[in-house]
Amino acid sequence: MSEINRAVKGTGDILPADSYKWQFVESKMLETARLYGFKEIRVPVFEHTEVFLRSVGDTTDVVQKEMYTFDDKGGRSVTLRPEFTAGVIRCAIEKGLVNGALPVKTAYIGGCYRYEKPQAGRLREFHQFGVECIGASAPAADAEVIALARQVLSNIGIEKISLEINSIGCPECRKDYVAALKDYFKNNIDDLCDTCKDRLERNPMRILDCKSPVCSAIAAKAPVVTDYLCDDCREHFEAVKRHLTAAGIGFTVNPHIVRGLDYYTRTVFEFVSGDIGAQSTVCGGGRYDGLIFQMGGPSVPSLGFAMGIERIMLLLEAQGTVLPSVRDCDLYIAAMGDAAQLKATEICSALRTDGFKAQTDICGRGLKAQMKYADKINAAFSAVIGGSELETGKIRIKNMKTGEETEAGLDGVPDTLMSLIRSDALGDLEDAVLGK
RNA sequence: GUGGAUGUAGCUUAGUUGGUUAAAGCGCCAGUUUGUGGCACUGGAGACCGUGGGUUCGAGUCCCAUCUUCCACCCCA
Repeated sequence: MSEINRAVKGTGDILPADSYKWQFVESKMLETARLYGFKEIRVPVFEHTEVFLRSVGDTTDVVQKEMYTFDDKGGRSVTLRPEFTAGVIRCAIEKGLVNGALPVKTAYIGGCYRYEKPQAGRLREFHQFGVECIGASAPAADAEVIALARQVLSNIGIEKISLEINSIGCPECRKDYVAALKDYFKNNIDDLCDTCKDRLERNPMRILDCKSPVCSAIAAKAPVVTDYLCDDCREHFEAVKRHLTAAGIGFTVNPHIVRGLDYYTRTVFEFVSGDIGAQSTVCGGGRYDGLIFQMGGPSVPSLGFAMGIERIMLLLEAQGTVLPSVRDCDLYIAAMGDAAQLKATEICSALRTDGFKAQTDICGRGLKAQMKYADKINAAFSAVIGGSELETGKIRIKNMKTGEETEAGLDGVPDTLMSLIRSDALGDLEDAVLGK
């Protein structure tokens, strides 16, 4: 296969046969978000590179080695978004949302770009759904955002998944904790794996997450974040847990949860599944109280989460979930001869105006081939137009499942089809048809 | 970036110790007395065997390089 006909490494296509799954999942996501008052926001695919440097953090892997950064023709350095939060916050500051009525509740869906080595659940172009809740400091906000994530997952049919939460404190108490952590690991430095030795200075909290048996044994005895929280952070975390319990949401506290982006404070959480390979985090998020100020806006506390849609798809696949399919064709009209073909075009046009899914032959095929095609696309009904139909002005509409035929006048096809669909209760009716 | 596996028609695969025109199933197209789909039968199209080198009289089969895909590390959703 020549390069021109090959998708770029780490990118994928969603084929016509599968797009209904994405449409189902994405509409459930936005629909559920609306139940909590979160409205969709759309921000650019690329931003000034500075936006990500300042928010995600210039020491993170995402910024240091994974961004698609380039100079545009005007000499500006721009970057394809590796995540959404930075762009949404930039927008909220620029458009003055942060100065209006708070909280501002936003939801988003779209592609993100990271130059990584692809593997299961990890692509260079991937899609995220997420929310940002801007201007809410109370523990109830943390619980509400987590509850929203939980409900999104269950509304698309995912129940077998676990929620893990943690608090990494505010910059004040985290300073003490990180110092204690470094001391502890320095005493064990000879036993740590090479990557963890490297992590010790750069990001010591990551060592808690290491999969090497030796490191995780050492990490098991390491100081625990929650023991170092200041009074405010501790009380906040306790209240979040109470609210989650009140909302009926099960969770486990995992003091080893660490988020990789610099802007997180206090509450962090992940929804993880063991069914989709090594990239087991389906949803990750937390609070970022300092971010807006850090990006040049007012001091407004906020929080949010993001879900990887490809990982959700993987999970649905692994669970064997069957998503509701939609009917692609209500009526297929097979035509024989030029005059009949014209009439078929006319009838299809009338049907489509009324909101029916109607198709006819556009390949110049014979009758038998047209019927085969009608079968292939799963048409609910079919009809044949030829010389005799044009003469009598009558046409027979055939139920493709039962083979049963119903006679209709050539001009009354939409009405007859409507009553056939109603009486046969075939389901999958579109709003346009039901509204008629 | 590091490691392991992989690559033959649209898809899933066969291809014997290197030896003629590279097979099959599914799918696609067309037919099986020219006005009806699903089943069956018949026929057809479709592969520069990932790419580029090398060894050889001869390479889908062996060697090297490179790319893709997959899996893990790392990192994250």
